Order: sequence, then C-alpha cells, then structure tokens
Amino acid sequence: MEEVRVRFPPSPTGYLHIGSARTALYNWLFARKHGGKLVLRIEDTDTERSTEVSEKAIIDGLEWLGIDWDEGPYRQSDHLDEHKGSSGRLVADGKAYLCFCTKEELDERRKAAEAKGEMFRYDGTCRSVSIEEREKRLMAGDPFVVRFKVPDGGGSVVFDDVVLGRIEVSHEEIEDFVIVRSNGLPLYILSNAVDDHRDRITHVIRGQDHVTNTPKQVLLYEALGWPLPRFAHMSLTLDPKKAKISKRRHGEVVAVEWYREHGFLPWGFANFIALLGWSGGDDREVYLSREELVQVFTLEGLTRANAVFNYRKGDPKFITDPKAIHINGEHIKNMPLGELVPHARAALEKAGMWDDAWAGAKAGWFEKTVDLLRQRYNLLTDFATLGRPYFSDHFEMEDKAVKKNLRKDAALEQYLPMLADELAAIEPFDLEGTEASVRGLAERLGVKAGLLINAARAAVTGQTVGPGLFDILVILGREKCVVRLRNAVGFI
RNA sequence: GUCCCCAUCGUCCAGCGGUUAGGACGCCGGCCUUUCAAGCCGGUAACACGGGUUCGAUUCCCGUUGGGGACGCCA
Repeated sequence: MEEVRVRFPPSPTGYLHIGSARTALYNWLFARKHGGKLVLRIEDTDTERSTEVSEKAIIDGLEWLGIDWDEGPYRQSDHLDEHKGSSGRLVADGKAYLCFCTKEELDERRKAAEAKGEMFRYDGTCRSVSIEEREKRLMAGDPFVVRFKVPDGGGSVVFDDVVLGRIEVSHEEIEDFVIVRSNGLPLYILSNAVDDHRDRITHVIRGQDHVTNTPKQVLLYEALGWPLPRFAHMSLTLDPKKAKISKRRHGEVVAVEWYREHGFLPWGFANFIALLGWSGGDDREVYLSREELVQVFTLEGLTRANAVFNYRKGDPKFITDPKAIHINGEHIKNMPLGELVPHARAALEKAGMWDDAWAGAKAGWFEKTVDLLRQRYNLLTDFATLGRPYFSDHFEMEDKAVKKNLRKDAALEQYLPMLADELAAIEPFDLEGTEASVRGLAERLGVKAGLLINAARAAVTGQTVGPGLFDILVILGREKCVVRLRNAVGFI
C-alpha cells in the first residue's frame, strides 16, 4: 500500500489559531494512524503579509501542542521556479493563456456587475489573442497575467470528497482563473497544487473554505497530467453567532497561545479541539494519551456540519468554552501524576511561588500535594491561585470563609487556640491523630465537629472549599497549622 | 445575487428504516453533612418545515426555510 503523506501548509500571517490547530491536529492524527508522514510547508508567497514572527508563533504553537512533523518546514517561496515552470508548460500546451486585461478595467467591470447584483466572471476575452498580437504586446512590454483555460462545452469537474461525498461542478461555473500575477509570481491555487504534487501528498485534509477552489485544482492536476490526491474537507469552527472565528473579532481566546497562558495542558486542549467536529463513533470524549486518540481516529469520523466554539465573551465563570475547561480538568484529574507534576511546577514558577526544595528534599511532599489538589482543579493556573495557601504563607483570607466559618460562633476565638495547642502536642501528627484531636475537642466542648472542622479549614487555607480537613492539616504540617490557627483569631 | 456545503437538546457529539432518540458540557435539584468550584444520584432540554418512498421514517429522495462557505493579480 502507498505511504500516506499529508501536509499542514499555514500561511505565516498571524498566530496559530484554533481552526488551524484543528487542521494540523487532524492531519497529524491521520499521519500517525497510518504510519505516514506529515509535511510542514510554510506558504509564504504572500510577501505583503508574511512575517517571520508569525512563522515562529505558528511553529511554537504546533510544538506546544505536541504536533510534530516528519518533513519541513519547507517554504513555498523556495519553489517559485517550479511553479512558474508548471505555468509555462500549461501555456505551451495551450491549456493556459496570457491575459492582457488590466486589473483596473477588470475591477471596474466587477464593480459594475456587482451594482447590478450579479457576479462578475472573466469572459475569456484574451483567449482569442492571436500569437502575433501576443508577441507584439510582449515586445511592447504590456503587463499580463496567466489564466487557466477552463474547458468549454457542457462538461463538469467531479471529485469524491472523503467527508462530503461526490461533488460536481460544471465548467460553466468556473471562470478562467489567474494562476500567475502580472508581476510574474504564481498564485496559491497553482503553487499549492504544484507543491502537493512534488511533496507526493496523498490526502489533502483542509477546511471546507477550500471546497470551491478544489475543482480548479482538480483541473490543474488533470491538465498537468498528475494523479489526484484524496480530498477531505473538514467542517469549520464558528462562534456562537455562527461567524468564522477570528482574532480580530474574538481576541486572544482563539489563539492557541492563549490556552498555554491560561493553564491548559497541551494535550488536554488538543483533546478538546479534536472533539470540535470529530467523533470516534461512540460516546467517548476523554483521551488521556495521544496514542489512544491516534488509535481510534478516522477521517470518516469527521462531522459534515460546522461546529460552534461556545465561547461567551465576558463570562466571568467560563473564560472560554466550558467544555474545553472540563476536558482539561479531566486530564488534570486523571493523567499520570508524574506527568502532571512538571506542569504544576511550571505554573508555580510562573507565579513566582516555586521553591527548589520541592524538586529535591521535599519532592515527595510536592507530589502528594499536587495529587491531593488536582481532584478539584481544572486549570494548571489553579495551582497558583486556588492552591496558593498550600504553597505559600502569603495568602488571602477570603471574605466568605471569614464570615461563614470563622465568625459563625464567637467562641471560636477560644476554640481555635485550644485546637492549636492540641495539634502542637499530638503524636503522631497524621490523619488519624489530627482527626481524633479535632473530634475529641469538639466533644469535650459540646459542639458539632463540623463547626471546628470548617473553622479550621478557613483558618489554615482562608477558603471555604478544598480537600478534607485532615488531609489539609497533614499536608500543611504541624507548624503551619498551629501558627495559622492562632493567627485566625484576629479575623473573628 | 451565483455556485457549493450543512441541518438531532443552549453547545459538542452518537444514531446510519422499527430506540422510552443516547452521552458529554452547561443549567436545576437531591445525597454526602467535613466544606465544595469535589464526588455520587436525578431532572431540564432536540430530530427546522412540507411533500414523497416504505408496513414503518430522525434515518432514504425532492422541495422550502434557516445557517455556513466561496466568488481577489490573498492563502
């Protein structure tokens, strides 16, 4: 069987956004699934807009997501001669022709057509330019573009799309499209096809925004005598108002970079992205490892209908699609602890809360703490925000915790120091010991254990939520607990 | 406007002629009572409409409506 070869050809004109990342991911998945190759090709022929900064941003994004490629990055601009050569061949074969119509007059005709509510389509005026006239105008230095000569007659272009099925477009619907600009530079429609052929691409997996130029490229392949790759046009990702997502309209949330900054695990985010327009055919949604997804991935699982990226701007609770947050949480909760620890460390480092001892003498403690906390966290940043009381002595006493749990009973002013004294003395300071101590004190005091438990949680973490109190006490250790319990009196 | 594509809960998906139309997120409620932004349990909520085909349509066909995409000497 022929080797599967796919490609991801970003144009370096921005950052890596969700839609592109999804395209890259599906291509990567497909290549891995079939033991094929993924080619990264930078389509930088739009010199006006291409930038190196953008190229780097895109590559960084791919690397962060763990999408690696087998060949490249190639660069479209390195093959200009080849693109021009193909165009020359087409002209020589009479399958393309020189068009001397100027952009200005075409624009005018286009505008006129639009005014009448019609669509302008090039009428083939220059098809009839004689060889003599052509030479004359060439000698005169008249500017020209190269146009592909779409077959006349009642024929049509047909291709079978892996996700959309058979698509047929009649020749009449396709104008004689430009393949080389008047400045001599080839256009995407040509370059892209030439590059795909040279790179021996077997499957073109791209967004549905490309379906309309597929017939044109099919015509190009046929005219050049090249075998057709398989086409798979994946659905697009829209915003809740059904508009294509873009940085301009939606801001940073559509950039992959944003997710790295906001506590997403690379693969947790990739897992979410994969689900936007694809399903394994069952109800499974969480794929903790790349291998698991690779195994079940098929092009047939791609959805035909566009997917809405459910982001509500300005929602304080959900900074992005709630499902993205949930899936990330599933990964944090269930991934191998050893894989999570470095991510938790990075989050703390970024917040300036990291202590080198946690990678040395206290490595065991750090792991245990991460393991304890991850059960209720969804984002890596939670370790530095919600987790602050566990890693630092400088944390806020939440208003809610003070009011609800510390000021619940004025007597707590006496109880908390009493508890501190108890905990200072018990031996050993473990789960059983601390629990016996707290419950014992409550009993002697004649109060519900919950009163002391919730007050103690508020005292040592400043929060109303968190792990079970005795887990917290043991993780924090005797000294911190005693000190915080005593300090809490000041808040009552 | 023209061409192409699409159409199941608010959102993401399952379904591929006969199902009480399933799961997930979100939302609501309950349990746990050592809290919850944790966990468990439950609830809410969908086949766009109209014609066919068929014993039987969410499923197949046609149309309508709705949505999206493309219509550049951008990629």
